[in-house]
Amino acid sequence: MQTLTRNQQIIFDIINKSSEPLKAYTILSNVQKKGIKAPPQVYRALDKLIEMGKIHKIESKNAFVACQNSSCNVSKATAFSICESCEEVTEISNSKISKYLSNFAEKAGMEYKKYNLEFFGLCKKCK
Amino acid sequence: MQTLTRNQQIIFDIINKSSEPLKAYTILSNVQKKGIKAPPQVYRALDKLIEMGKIHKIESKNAFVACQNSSCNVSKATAFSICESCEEVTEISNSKISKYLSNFAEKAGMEYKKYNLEFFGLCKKCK
DNA sequence: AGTTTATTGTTATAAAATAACATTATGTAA
DNA sequence: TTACATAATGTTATTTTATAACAATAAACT
Repeated sequence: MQTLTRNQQIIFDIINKSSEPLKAYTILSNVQKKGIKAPPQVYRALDKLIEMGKIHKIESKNAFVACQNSSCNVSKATAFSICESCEEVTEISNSKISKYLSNFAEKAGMEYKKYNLEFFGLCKKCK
Repeated sequence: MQTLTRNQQIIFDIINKSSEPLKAYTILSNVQKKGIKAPPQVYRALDKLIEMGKIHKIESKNAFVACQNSSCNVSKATAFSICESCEEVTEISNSKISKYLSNFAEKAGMEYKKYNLEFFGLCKKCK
Protein backbone atom coordinates (compact mmCIF):
# COMPACT_ATOMS: atom_id res chain seq x y z
CA MET A 1 0.00 0.00 0.00
CA GLN A 2 1.73 3.04 -1.33
CA THR A 3 1.46 6.35 0.50
CA LEU A 4 0.83 9.48 -1.44
CA THR A 5 3.13 12.46 -1.61
CA ARG A 6 1.84 15.86 -0.67
CA ASN A 7 0.86 16.90 -4.19
CA GLN A 8 -0.57 13.52 -5.00
CA GLN A 9 -2.70 13.60 -1.84
CA ILE A 10 -4.04 17.09 -2.50
CA ILE A 11 -4.98 16.21 -6.04
CA PHE A 12 -6.43 12.85 -5.15
CA ASP A 13 -8.60 14.43 -2.45
CA ILE A 14 -10.13 16.88 -4.88
CA ILE A 15 -10.90 14.21 -7.44
CA ASN A 16 -12.21 11.86 -4.79
CA LYS A 17 -14.57 14.43 -3.33
CA SER A 18 -15.95 15.41 -6.69
CA SER A 19 -19.21 13.95 -7.87
CA GLU A 20 -18.09 14.21 -11.46
CA PRO A 21 -14.94 13.74 -13.52
CA LEU A 22 -12.58 16.68 -13.24
CA LYS A 23 -10.38 18.13 -15.92
CA ALA A 24 -6.72 18.82 -15.31
CA TYR A 25 -7.07 22.57 -15.52
CA THR A 26 -10.11 22.57 -13.27
CA ILE A 27 -8.04 20.70 -10.73
CA LEU A 28 -5.24 23.18 -11.21
CA SER A 29 -7.47 26.15 -10.50
CA ASN A 30 -8.68 24.43 -7.35
CA VAL A 31 -5.25 23.78 -5.93
CA GLN A 32 -3.46 27.00 -6.71
CA LYS A 33 -4.25 28.32 -3.27
CA LYS A 34 -2.40 25.29 -1.91
CA GLY A 35 0.73 26.16 -3.81
CA ILE A 36 0.39 23.94 -6.85
CA LYS A 37 0.78 26.52 -9.53
CA ALA A 38 1.65 24.93 -12.84
CA PRO A 39 0.23 22.26 -15.16
CA PRO A 40 3.19 19.86 -14.93
CA GLN A 41 2.66 19.52 -11.20
CA VAL A 42 -0.91 18.46 -11.79
CA TYR A 43 -0.16 16.15 -14.69
CA ARG A 44 2.65 14.46 -12.80
CA ALA A 45 0.42 13.73 -9.87
CA LEU A 46 -2.32 12.50 -12.19
CA ASP A 47 0.11 10.15 -13.94
CA LYS A 48 1.24 8.62 -10.67
CA LEU A 49 -2.30 8.28 -9.36
CA ILE A 50 -3.28 6.50 -12.55
CA GLU A 51 -0.29 4.17 -12.23
CA MET A 52 -1.35 3.35 -8.70
CA GLY A 53 -4.90 2.74 -9.82
CA LYS A 54 -6.29 5.43 -7.53
CA ILE A 55 -7.86 7.34 -10.38
CA HIS A 56 -8.84 6.68 -13.96
CA LYS A 57 -8.88 8.86 -17.01
CA ILE A 58 -12.06 9.14 -19.03
CA GLU A 59 -10.40 9.30 -22.41
CA SER A 60 -13.39 10.61 -24.30
CA LYS A 61 -13.67 13.54 -21.93
CA ASN A 62 -10.07 14.22 -20.89
CA ALA A 63 -11.24 14.05 -17.33
CA PHE A 64 -10.31 12.13 -14.22
CA VAL A 65 -12.30 10.23 -11.62
CA ALA A 66 -11.39 8.40 -8.44
CA CYS A 67 -11.57 4.66 -8.71
CA GLN A 68 -14.78 3.37 -7.13
CA ASN A 69 -13.61 -0.16 -6.98
CA SER A 70 -11.97 -0.78 -3.63
CA SER A 71 -9.98 -3.72 -4.91
CA CYS A 72 -8.64 -1.76 -7.81
CA ASN A 73 -5.04 -0.95 -7.02
CA VAL A 74 -3.70 -1.42 -10.45
CA SER A 75 -5.29 0.39 -13.31
CA LYS A 76 -5.72 -2.73 -15.35
CA ALA A 77 -9.20 -2.39 -16.62
CA THR A 78 -11.67 0.39 -16.59
CA ALA A 79 -15.25 0.57 -17.72
CA PHE A 80 -17.56 3.54 -17.54
CA SER A 81 -21.03 4.48 -18.59
CA ILE A 82 -21.43 8.04 -19.69
CA CYS A 83 -24.81 9.69 -19.93
CA GLU A 84 -25.05 11.93 -22.97
CA SER A 85 -27.82 13.93 -21.38
CA CYS A 86 -26.78 14.64 -17.79
CA GLU A 87 -23.11 13.81 -18.29
CA GLU A 88 -23.13 11.46 -15.36
CA VAL A 89 -20.19 9.09 -15.42
CA THR A 90 -20.39 5.83 -13.52
CA GLU A 91 -17.69 3.28 -13.10
CA ILE A 92 -18.88 -0.18 -13.86
CA SER A 93 -17.60 -2.71 -11.39
CA ASN A 94 -16.70 -5.43 -13.60
CA SER A 95 -15.52 -8.84 -12.58
CA LYS A 96 -17.69 -10.51 -15.22
CA ILE A 97 -17.08 -8.09 -17.99
CA SER A 98 -13.42 -8.05 -17.12
CA LYS A 99 -13.19 -11.80 -17.34
CA TYR A 100 -15.02 -11.83 -20.63
CA LEU A 101 -12.86 -9.15 -22.18
CA SER A 102 -9.54 -10.48 -21.02
CA ASN A 103 -10.53 -13.85 -22.42
CA PHE A 104 -11.45 -12.18 -25.64
CA ALA A 105 -8.12 -10.42 -25.89
CA GLU A 106 -6.18 -13.61 -25.20
CA LYS A 107 -8.07 -15.44 -27.93
CA ALA A 108 -7.33 -12.64 -30.35
CA GLY A 109 -3.66 -13.41 -29.83
CA MET A 110 -2.82 -10.41 -27.80
CA GLU A 111 -0.84 -10.37 -24.62
CA TYR A 112 -3.33 -8.30 -22.81
CA LYS A 113 -2.42 -5.74 -20.18
CA LYS A 114 -5.41 -3.52 -19.73
CA TYR A 115 -8.42 -2.08 -21.43
CA ASN A 116 -10.55 0.98 -21.36
CA LEU A 117 -14.25 0.75 -22.13
CA GLU A 118 -16.63 3.67 -22.38
CA PHE A 119 -20.37 3.27 -22.91
CA PHE A 120 -22.44 6.17 -24.15
CA GLY A 121 -26.18 6.54 -23.92
CA LEU A 122 -28.81 7.62 -21.45
CA CYS A 123 -28.66 6.73 -17.78
CA LYS A 124 -31.62 5.40 -15.80
CA LYS A 125 -32.75 8.85 -14.77
CA CYS A 126 -32.53 10.41 -18.18
CA LYS A 127 -34.07 7.76 -20.36
CA MET B 1 -25.26 5.75 -49.10
CA GLN B 2 -24.06 9.23 -48.49
CA THR B 3 -21.59 10.82 -50.86
CA LEU B 4 -18.65 12.69 -49.50
CA THR B 5 -17.93 16.33 -50.12
CA ARG B 6 -14.62 17.37 -51.56
CA ASN B 7 -12.90 17.97 -48.23
CA GLN B 8 -14.40 14.89 -46.67
CA GLN B 9 -13.21 12.76 -49.57
CA ILE B 10 -9.68 14.12 -49.46
CA ILE B 11 -9.41 13.53 -45.76
CA PHE B 12 -11.03 10.14 -45.85
CA ASP B 13 -8.65 9.00 -48.59
CA ILE B 14 -5.62 9.91 -46.54
CA ILE B 15 -6.88 8.11 -43.47
CA ASN B 16 -7.98 5.14 -45.49
CA LYS B 17 -4.63 4.75 -47.20
CA SER B 18 -2.69 4.99 -43.98
CA SER B 19 -1.52 1.84 -42.25
CA GLU B 20 -1.75 3.55 -38.89
CA PRO B 21 -4.01 5.99 -37.07
CA LEU B 22 -3.43 9.57 -38.13
CA LYS B 23 -3.57 12.64 -35.98
CA ALA B 24 -5.53 15.69 -37.04
CA TYR B 25 -2.48 17.86 -37.54
CA THR B 26 -0.66 15.15 -39.45
CA ILE B 27 -3.65 15.03 -41.76
CA LEU B 28 -3.60 18.79 -42.01
CA SER B 29 0.03 18.89 -43.07
CA ASN B 30 -0.74 16.28 -45.71
CA VAL B 31 -3.61 18.16 -47.28
CA GLN B 32 -2.30 21.69 -47.28
CA LYS B 33 -1.10 21.26 -50.82
CA LYS B 34 -4.69 20.45 -51.75
CA GLY B 35 -5.95 23.71 -50.34
CA ILE B 36 -7.12 22.62 -46.92
CA LYS B 37 -5.23 25.08 -44.82
CA ALA B 38 -6.70 25.35 -41.36
CA PRO B 39 -7.56 23.01 -38.47
CA PRO B 40 -11.31 23.66 -38.51
CA GLN B 41 -11.54 22.33 -42.02
CA VAL B 42 -9.93 19.10 -40.92
CA TYR B 43 -11.92 18.74 -37.73
CA ARG B 44 -15.19 19.42 -39.52
CA ALA B 45 -14.51 16.71 -42.04
CA LEU B 46 -13.43 14.33 -39.27
CA ASP B 47 -16.63 14.97 -37.33
CA LYS B 48 -18.78 14.20 -40.34
CA LEU B 49 -16.82 11.10 -41.24
CA ILE B 50 -17.23 9.84 -37.70
CA GLU B 51 -20.97 10.51 -37.83
CA MET B 52 -21.16 8.51 -41.04
CA GLY B 53 -19.17 5.69 -39.47
CA LYS B 54 -16.45 5.93 -42.13
CA ILE B 55 -13.74 6.55 -39.57
CA HIS B 56 -13.26 6.09 -35.84
CA LYS B 57 -11.36 8.05 -33.28
CA ILE B 58 -8.87 6.26 -31.07
CA GLU B 59 -9.56 8.27 -27.95
CA SER B 60 -6.45 7.26 -26.09
CA LYS B 61 -4.29 8.48 -28.95
CA ASN B 62 -6.24 11.38 -30.43
CA ALA B 63 -5.92 9.67 -33.75
CA PHE B 64 -8.22 8.54 -36.50
CA VAL B 65 -8.54 5.33 -38.51
CA ALA B 66 -10.78 4.23 -41.33
CA CYS B 67 -13.41 1.73 -40.33
CA GLN B 68 -12.38 -1.77 -41.34
CA ASN B 69 -15.79 -3.20 -40.90
CA SER B 70 -17.63 -3.04 -44.20
CA SER B 71 -21.02 -3.20 -42.53
CA CYS B 72 -20.19 -0.37 -40.20
CA ASN B 73 -22.00 2.64 -41.49
CA VAL B 74 -22.98 4.01 -38.16
CA SER B 75 -20.34 4.58 -35.55
CA LYS B 76 -22.20 2.62 -32.93
CA ALA B 77 -19.54 0.52 -31.44
CA THR B 78 -15.82 0.45 -31.78
CA ALA B 79 -13.18 -1.85 -30.41
CA PHE B 80 -9.46 -1.70 -30.96
CA SER B 81 -6.37 -3.45 -29.80
CA ILE B 82 -3.34 -1.25 -29.38
CA CYS B 83 0.14 -2.66 -29.16
CA GLU B 84 2.23 -0.80 -26.63
CA SER B 85 5.41 -1.87 -28.31
CA CYS B 86 4.94 -1.35 -32.06
CA GLU B 87 1.92 0.94 -31.72
CA GLU B 88 -0.07 -1.17 -34.13
CA VAL B 89 -3.78 -0.50 -33.87
CA THR B 90 -6.23 -3.10 -35.08
CA GLU B 91 -9.96 -2.83 -35.25
CA ILE B 92 -11.67 -5.79 -33.72
CA SER B 93 -14.62 -6.94 -35.75
CA ASN B 94 -17.01 -7.60 -33.15
CA SER B 95 -20.41 -9.12 -33.57
CA LYS B 96 -19.97 -11.29 -30.49
CA ILE B 97 -18.33 -8.76 -28.30
CA SER B 98 -20.81 -6.19 -29.47
CA LYS B 99 -23.74 -8.39 -28.54
CA TYR B 100 -22.23 -9.12 -25.16
CA LEU B 101 -21.54 -5.51 -24.36
CA SER B 102 -24.83 -4.13 -25.52
CA ASN B 103 -26.56 -6.73 -23.42
CA PHE B 104 -24.42 -5.73 -20.52
CA ALA B 105 -25.31 -2.07 -20.90
CA GLU B 106 -29.01 -2.81 -21.11
CA LYS B 107 -28.87 -4.86 -17.94
CA ALA B 108 -27.08 -2.04 -16.18
CA GLY B 109 -30.15 0.08 -16.84
CA MET B 110 -28.66 2.23 -19.49
CA GLU B 111 -30.25 3.11 -22.79
CA TYR B 112 -27.24 2.23 -24.76
CA LYS B 113 -26.20 4.07 -27.90
CA LYS B 114 -22.58 3.19 -28.49
CA TYR B 115 -19.37 2.21 -26.84
CA ASN B 116 -15.69 2.59 -27.33
CA LEU B 117 -13.32 -0.13 -26.22
CA GLU B 118 -9.54 0.03 -26.32
CA PHE B 119 -7.31 -2.91 -25.41
CA PHE B 120 -3.67 -2.34 -24.57
CA GLY B 121 -0.92 -4.91 -24.55
CA LEU B 122 1.42 -6.65 -26.92
CA CYS B 123 0.35 -7.82 -30.34
CA LYS B 124 1.16 -11.25 -31.76
CA LYS B 125 4.38 -10.05 -33.33
CA CYS B 126 5.70 -8.23 -30.30
CA LYS B 127 4.92 -10.66 -27.53
C1' DA C 1 27.87 11.56 5.08
C1' DG C 2 27.61 10.70 0.33
C1' DT C 3 25.15 8.91 -3.60
C1' DT C 4 21.29 7.69 -6.15
C1' DT C 5 16.41 8.19 -7.17
C1' DA C 6 12.04 10.36 -6.91
C1' DT C 7 9.50 14.46 -6.46
C1' DT C 8 8.85 19.27 -6.90
C1' DG C 9 9.01 24.05 -8.84
C1' DT C 10 9.21 26.90 -12.87
C1' DT C 11 9.21 28.82 -17.55
C1' DA C 12 8.19 28.11 -21.95
C1' DT C 13 6.17 25.67 -25.64
C1' DA C 14 3.83 22.10 -28.21
C1' DA C 15 -0.28 19.71 -29.55
C1' DA C 16 -5.24 19.26 -29.93
C1' DA C 17 -9.57 21.43 -30.54
C1' DT C 18 -12.99 25.07 -31.05
C1' DA C 19 -15.24 29.96 -31.37
C1' DA C 20 -16.72 33.23 -34.33
C1' DC C 21 -17.77 35.16 -38.50
C1' DA C 22 -17.65 35.83 -43.54
C1' DT C 23 -18.31 33.39 -47.88
C1' DT C 24 -19.71 30.03 -51.18
C1' DA C 25 -22.27 26.08 -52.64
C1' DT C 26 -26.28 23.07 -52.62
C1' DG C 27 -30.98 21.85 -52.15
C1' DT C 28 -35.78 22.98 -52.36
C1' DA C 29 -40.15 24.95 -52.97
C1' DA C 30 -43.02 28.77 -54.75
C1' DT D 1 -35.85 30.98 -62.13
C1' DT D 2 -35.78 33.25 -58.22
C1' DA D 3 -35.97 33.36 -53.48
C1' DC D 4 -35.12 31.10 -49.33
C1' DA D 5 -33.07 27.81 -46.34
C1' DT D 6 -29.43 24.69 -45.21
C1' DA D 7 -25.01 22.82 -45.41
C1' DA D 8 -20.20 23.22 -46.35
C1' DT D 9 -16.14 26.01 -46.71
C1' DG D 10 -12.52 29.52 -45.75
C1' DT D 11 -10.15 32.24 -42.38
C1' DT D 12 -8.30 34.36 -38.14
C1' DA D 13 -7.78 34.03 -33.56
C1' DT D 14 -8.12 31.75 -29.35
C1' DT D 15 -8.87 28.16 -26.01
C1' DT D 16 -7.87 23.81 -24.05
C1' DT D 17 -4.91 19.98 -23.10
C1' DA D 18 -0.39 18.26 -22.42
C1' DT D 19 4.68 18.06 -22.33
C1' DA D 20 9.83 19.54 -22.78
C1' DA D 21 13.55 21.10 -20.37
C1' DC D 22 16.08 22.31 -16.52
C1' DA D 23 16.96 23.78 -11.70
C1' DA D 24 16.05 22.83 -6.84
C1' DT D 25 14.51 19.77 -2.93
C1' DA D 26 13.44 15.83 -0.56
C1' DA D 27 13.62 10.75 0.35
C1' DA D 28 15.64 6.42 0.31
C1' DC D 29 19.88 3.52 0.28
C1' DT D 30 24.55 1.83 1.54
